[in-house]
Amino acid sequence: MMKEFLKTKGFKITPQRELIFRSFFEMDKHVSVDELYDKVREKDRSIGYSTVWRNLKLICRVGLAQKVNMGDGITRYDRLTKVPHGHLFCLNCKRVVEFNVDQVVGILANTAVENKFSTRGFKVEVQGYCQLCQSESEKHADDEEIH
Amino acid sequence: MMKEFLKTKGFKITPQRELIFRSFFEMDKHVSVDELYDKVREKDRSIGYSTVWRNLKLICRVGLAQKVNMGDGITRYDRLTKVPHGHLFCLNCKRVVEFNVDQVVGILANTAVENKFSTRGFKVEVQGYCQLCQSESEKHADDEEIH
DNA sequence: ATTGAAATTGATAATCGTTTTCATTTAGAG
DNA sequence: CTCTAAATGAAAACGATTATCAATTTCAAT
Ligand SMILES: [Mn+2]
Ligand SMILES: [Mn+2]
Ligand SMILES: [Zn+2]
Ligand SMILES: [Zn+2]
Repeated sequence: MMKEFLKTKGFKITPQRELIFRSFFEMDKHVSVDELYDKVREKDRSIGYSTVWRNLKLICRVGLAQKVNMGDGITRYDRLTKVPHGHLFCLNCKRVVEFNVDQVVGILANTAVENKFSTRGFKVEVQGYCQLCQSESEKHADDEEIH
Repeated sequence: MMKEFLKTKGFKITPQRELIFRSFFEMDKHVSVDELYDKVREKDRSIGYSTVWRNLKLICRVGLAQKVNMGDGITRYDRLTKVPHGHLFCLNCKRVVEFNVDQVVGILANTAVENKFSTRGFKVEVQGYCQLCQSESEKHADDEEIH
């Protein structure tokens, strides 16, 4: 499991690291450093922010998660899923719904090949307002990252 | 043209504003504040950074451009195109190739409807390495925002 | 043309998320 | 147990973005 996996990769096991890893995988997807930090601190008030940050980076480095950036200034970390997926991102409440992108990725892969691009990943996002936030949609006519 | 357009929207015309707007539309797509600032300063060394930044925001507010965020920490501004487009983003040289996303957007629009989402925009990106940078692709196995 | 309110500017400072630094502690191989 | 490299935590540095504010400028109304 986790410990062995890290050891084989040459990383040491520390109580902090264990707690951070465990907490990350217990949480919802799309976790920010701050969110994880808060969660971790519920269990151990002595863990530093840098340690959380560094271990989140490590989780990415060993291929268990990926950064995602929805366009609000906050970097979130998404557990790696076997099949790629897209995000419906609510511009108001920031909630995220994931959806299957098999068909879309097929098209994109072709496009990449046509452009002699060596593909490393896809980002497929729909930005808008979830059902609950629909009424608020007039605000923010501008400024959002819609593309 | 530009002046009339801004006036009807209730904004004032200033020499700085004119220069900034003009420069933006003369430049390549996907311009950062800094890049635009440099360009503007070639013509007028007295214009402040804040003015460039605010006017770039204004360009977005009046619907002539949109923020884009490729995953390196820099916000860029993309001229609004009549038809939406996707981006092939080279993780090495940061170059961007645009491509048509009609088909993809069709699919995504359906997905959004199925999820009762009120759509405001799409983001379709393929990250990888352009033909020129293909050899360097081993570096950066982690850390990038691939999703 | 003059006036005056409101918008704009430019310098600067504040903010915010991220990343680095560094002295100290700890893990784990030998 | 010992030693070295890795990891930690506090703090500072960093870089991009955004806010503040006094001075200037635009432009609609006289
Ligand atoms: Mn996700
Ligand atoms: Mn573009
Ligand atoms: Zn919502
Ligand atoms: Zn390239």
